[in-house]
Amino acid sequence: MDVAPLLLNKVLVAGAASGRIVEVEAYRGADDPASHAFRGLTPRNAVMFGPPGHLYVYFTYGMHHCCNVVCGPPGVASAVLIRALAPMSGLEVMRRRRRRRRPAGLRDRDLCSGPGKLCEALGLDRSHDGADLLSCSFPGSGGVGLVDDGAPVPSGADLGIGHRIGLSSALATASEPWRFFARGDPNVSR
DNA sequence: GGGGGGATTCGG
DNA sequence: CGAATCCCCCCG
Repeated sequence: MDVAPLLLNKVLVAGAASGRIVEVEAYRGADDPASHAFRGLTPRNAVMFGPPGHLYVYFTYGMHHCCNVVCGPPGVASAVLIRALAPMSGLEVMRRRRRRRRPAGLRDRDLCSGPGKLCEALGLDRSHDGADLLSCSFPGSGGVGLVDDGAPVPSGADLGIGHRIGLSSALATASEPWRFFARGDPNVSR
């Protein structure tokens, strides 16, 4: 989707931890069979149908959380999955959280280089589903927010574009070029 | 009420 | 490459 790459280089903040967004994927609604919203509104995906600028967090594989930024107007499901961050602050708390599941050999690039990893590093779970990312009460007490610190959106050779990861290839939209990343950043997944 | 599958991760 | 591990949702 058009706004998805605009999230690149914005800063996602959760309490003392923050990171620069270096990889995203766009998901749509009724026209995207890979989207959780494809079959309409359910209790789980309700936030996707709400106003933009809110966080949609889901639980998957019995153990991982993934987070999205809702990007469509109310009533139109649209979300951008945050797939990777370049850690900026709170590295110690990130390491502490990530070591619970990955006790040994944890490098900085292992903290936030995947959608499940970054939620674990930031401490995000279903309790953050629906959080308003743009309410300017700047996080100091466990709040979550999205910040534009002026870093330019990657363009030209710095903007990577590809198909979305982890989808069944049978899905009609699986090969759409809806994954965007900061080319060359070591935190980009896979 | 049952069952299949999942926007993942890690270790072997 | 397979297990872990549980929630969600469609279908009967």
